[in-house]
Amino acid sequence: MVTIGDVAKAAGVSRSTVSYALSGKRSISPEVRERVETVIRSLNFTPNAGARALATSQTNVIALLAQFLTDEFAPAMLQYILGVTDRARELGYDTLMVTEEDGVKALKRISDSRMVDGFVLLNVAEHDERLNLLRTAVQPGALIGLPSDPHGLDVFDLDFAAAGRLMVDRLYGLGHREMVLVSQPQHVVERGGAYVWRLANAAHSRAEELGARLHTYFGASAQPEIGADLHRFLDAHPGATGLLLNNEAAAAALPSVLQTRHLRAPDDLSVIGRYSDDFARTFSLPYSAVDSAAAELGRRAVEQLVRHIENHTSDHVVELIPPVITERGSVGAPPPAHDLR
Amino acid sequence: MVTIGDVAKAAGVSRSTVSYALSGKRSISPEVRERVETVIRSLNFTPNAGARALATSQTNVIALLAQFLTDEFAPAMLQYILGVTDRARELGYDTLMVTEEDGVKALKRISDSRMVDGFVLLNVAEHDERLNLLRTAVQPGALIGLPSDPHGLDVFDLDFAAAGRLMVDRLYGLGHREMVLVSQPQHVVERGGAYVWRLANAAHSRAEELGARLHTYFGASAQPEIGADLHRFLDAHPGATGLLLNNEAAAAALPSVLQTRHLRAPDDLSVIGRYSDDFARTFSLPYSAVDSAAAELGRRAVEQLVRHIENHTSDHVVELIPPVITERGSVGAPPPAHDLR
DNA sequence: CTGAAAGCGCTTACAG
DNA sequence: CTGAAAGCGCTTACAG
Repeated sequence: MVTIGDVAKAAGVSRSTVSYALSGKRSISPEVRERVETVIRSLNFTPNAGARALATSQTNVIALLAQFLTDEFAPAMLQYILGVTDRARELGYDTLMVTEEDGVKALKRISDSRMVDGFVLLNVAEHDERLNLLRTAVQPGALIGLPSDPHGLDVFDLDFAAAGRLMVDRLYGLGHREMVLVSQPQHVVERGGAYVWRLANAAHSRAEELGARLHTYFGASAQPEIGADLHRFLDAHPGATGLLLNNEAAAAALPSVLQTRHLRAPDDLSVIGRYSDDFARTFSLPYSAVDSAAAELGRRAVEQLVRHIENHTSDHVVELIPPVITERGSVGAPPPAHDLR
Repeated sequence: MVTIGDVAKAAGVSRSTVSYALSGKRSISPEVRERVETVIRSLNFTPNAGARALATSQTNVIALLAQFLTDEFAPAMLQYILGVTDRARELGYDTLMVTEEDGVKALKRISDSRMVDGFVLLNVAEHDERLNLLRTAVQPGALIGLPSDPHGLDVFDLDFAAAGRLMVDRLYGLGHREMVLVSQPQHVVERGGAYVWRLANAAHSRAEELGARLHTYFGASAQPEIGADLHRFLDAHPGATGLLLNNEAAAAALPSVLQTRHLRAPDDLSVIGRYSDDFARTFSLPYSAVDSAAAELGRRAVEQLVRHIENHTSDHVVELIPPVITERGSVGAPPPAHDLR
């Protein structure tokens, strides 16, 4: 391989000069710089990453810890991942993708061996075992997902509570007084998926404040079970004119459920979901929805992480992205029979 | 940080002894080994990855180059990725996930800087620009996807030609004599997605051999366009009793298309697709299909790559996985009106 | 503006 | 069975 020594020899300068020409950390005479750069190009020299990491204690790599839980909707993960890898690259970092089952073990191994400059954690649970380890690690960490105790870490998440309120407000404002909310399955909550109840609780409180009725349910996270669930929930509340979905599988199953029931949105039922625009596009889902902002969350997490790595800050942030509804025309006034009574 | 020197000092031995205790590359007296291991544990020593890479020219990292093309069905990618990352970890390797637009540039940067020991390429096109570079790289490379010239590289792919024949054979054997094949969009082919015509051509030849009629079409790769496409294709061939799908979006759209047309599979129309079991599960697709074997291909690519990295072989392989149909009960005899004539 | 040298934390021939 | 030392390819104070 061609080393910095080869470049130095060919350019007739010292290795330090080549190094400084590369980094720009001290001034170099134009002629020498020109000569060095020419040689670098002609020899196709690229610094050895391991050597550089050893000398600088910087790897220019971040780790992305993602867990693929069988009951989570996997395709939704891809947007977060792409948000992270793409933004990291723009900022000069490569991404080590870690999908090990045992996140604690993986974190320890990678942190201790100094393979990366920082961590982005996906799928953060309310009481996440990885967090204590991450707090003691020498590398900074950014989370996508709000844990109960975020101290010492940077946290990015959708403001699920605000999302719940927004969904209720949107339908209430159009005249809906009875609604059904379908959440992720209960075991997602039990595993620490706090976003489920953050949205549900806030939606419930807001409905109460407004004097509207909101029936909340856990639905399955896969087809065809979720289809049967949806039928059951709708059967149970014939007076409900609004449907709120915090469950990707439910959104994907809804078109055929509505078709079977001969219902159209928004004429017969107003529907509002919570999923990514990309998900909507892939499955051509016709429902207005609070955007998950997956790629955006991935990007912000990386940006903050890099800020820490490069010492532009030592403060920690908890950023909850305000919910935004992407309108797709599935919400409207309730049908006349159910009009404001 | 705790270094090998700290361990050596605490154990009262030389650094080389600690190193050898770690690697097992030379025999150590039981007492010394015991002592060293105790210290390693108590000091929580993990070797510095950069230093080790510099000394050994081995990083224990592989790169996974994935391109997320907007017209490709992104969720299908995840299975390949997980197959790669999980198997790599089992074999002692971490995975650098590279999603850069410019695959050639990324490959060059990562190869030249010696960040990884090998490459796995996803989305390999027929005439893939990355391949020449990969052939000259010092690190070995394994491809998922068959290019026109695989020399000097390891290739893993589904045997799409055999898949095409198998799909036709399966329906022909049940009595179908007129079928429709819906492929990915034409621009996927133009970009070098050879699997599209490999399946289509083989299916076509086999149909011809058998004296059956096969109408082949390119369909959109997104909803709702693909739904309209499907209606169009079915309208054009009222006598067709079998439908072959080499297009994930088409499979996802088909249930509602059939519902609209009041058709049931297999009673009115036999349907056979080509997609992953995971995809089928996620969307509860009720159609028998040739499994994409995504995770399996990812695993095999990694295994062969590691074999090269660790010098267990210098031979190159082209492995085309034989197609296997996962039966889901969507194929049967043609309806009476269309029976063997 | 530039060079010689030390040092990053490992591994591995070399020597005993 | 074990240790002292060289070397991997960089960066960066130190000196001029």
